[in-house]
Amino acid sequence: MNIGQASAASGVSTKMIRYYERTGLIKSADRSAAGYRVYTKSDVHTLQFIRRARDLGFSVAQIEDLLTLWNNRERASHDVKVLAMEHVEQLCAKVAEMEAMIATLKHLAENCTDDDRPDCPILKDLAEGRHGECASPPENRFGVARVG
Amino acid sequence: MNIGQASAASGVSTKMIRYYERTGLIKSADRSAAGYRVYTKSDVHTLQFIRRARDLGFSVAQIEDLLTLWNNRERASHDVKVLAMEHVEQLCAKVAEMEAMIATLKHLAENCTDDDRPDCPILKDLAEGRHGECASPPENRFGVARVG
DNA sequence: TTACTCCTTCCCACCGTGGCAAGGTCAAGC
DNA sequence: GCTTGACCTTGCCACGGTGGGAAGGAGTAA
Repeated sequence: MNIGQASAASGVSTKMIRYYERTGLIKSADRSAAGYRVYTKSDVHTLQFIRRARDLGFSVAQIEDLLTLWNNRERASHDVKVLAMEHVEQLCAKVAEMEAMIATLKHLAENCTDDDRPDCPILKDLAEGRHGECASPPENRFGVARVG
Repeated sequence: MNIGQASAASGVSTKMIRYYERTGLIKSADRSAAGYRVYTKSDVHTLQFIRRARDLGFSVAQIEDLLTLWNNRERASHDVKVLAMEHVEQLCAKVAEMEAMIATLKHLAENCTDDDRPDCPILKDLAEGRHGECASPPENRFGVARVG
């Protein structure tokens, strides 16, 4: 199987397959006489694994660890879980950050007259830096995500 | 005021000040006889504006628009609000994506025996791609963010 | 003068992805 | 055989935003 077919079968672009090879995430593919990369079903399986892990937001570095565990029959499921939960923590931290931004912005926007006058609490906040005082109280924070 | 002082006063690193100048986000600073960049209080104010906008997650491109509106006395507060709410939409979309990832991962992790045995639903999912079937039902989705 | 801090420009790195260009290969059709 | 078109190869450039560091000039204080 050539790279194009492996790409179509795995959902990983040819660019990224070459990139993963170059950076050592996957082993170098065998080559045909003409120098074309040749892939097996097993290689495609690995690529699909990578693709799904990317879809779940794992970084390439984390995927390296996941692949190692995947290929290790002696692995402990505990180790996988730790890795996954660390990733969940990172995601949660980012979500919390973004929710704080959303809350602040929505609060500012609510106080905006939203018309053709120039006065605007959003710009005022950016210019004067009051948003420590202005941010929504914590009990409103989790209402925000429902909107997006 | 030299770049170091402007940086300290605004919270924007000297690296980034030069970068913003180079890319045209801020106007080129005047120079001293020796070629040092010279900043006024007004410049620092602009840098603070940029800094706060970055803290709220606006991209540099969006900040360009915000600065234009800020400098335009004819602006309509409506236009600012539109910009801000577009940004909120983007943030919400990303939050939703990440929450979906979190929900899937937590669901998989819950079913993990979390011990020294190799069998692991997380790796199994990545290898076999069941997570369409496995993801938490939507009504559980928003429980996730509370944990992080 | 020396020593130290600050400034200048320039290049490199990250991460993951895409685009483009120049050239080789392969299979199908004429 | 030859042409065409799809596919492959490598290599370079770009994005966004940030930091690191080198090499050299400028300012300041002892």
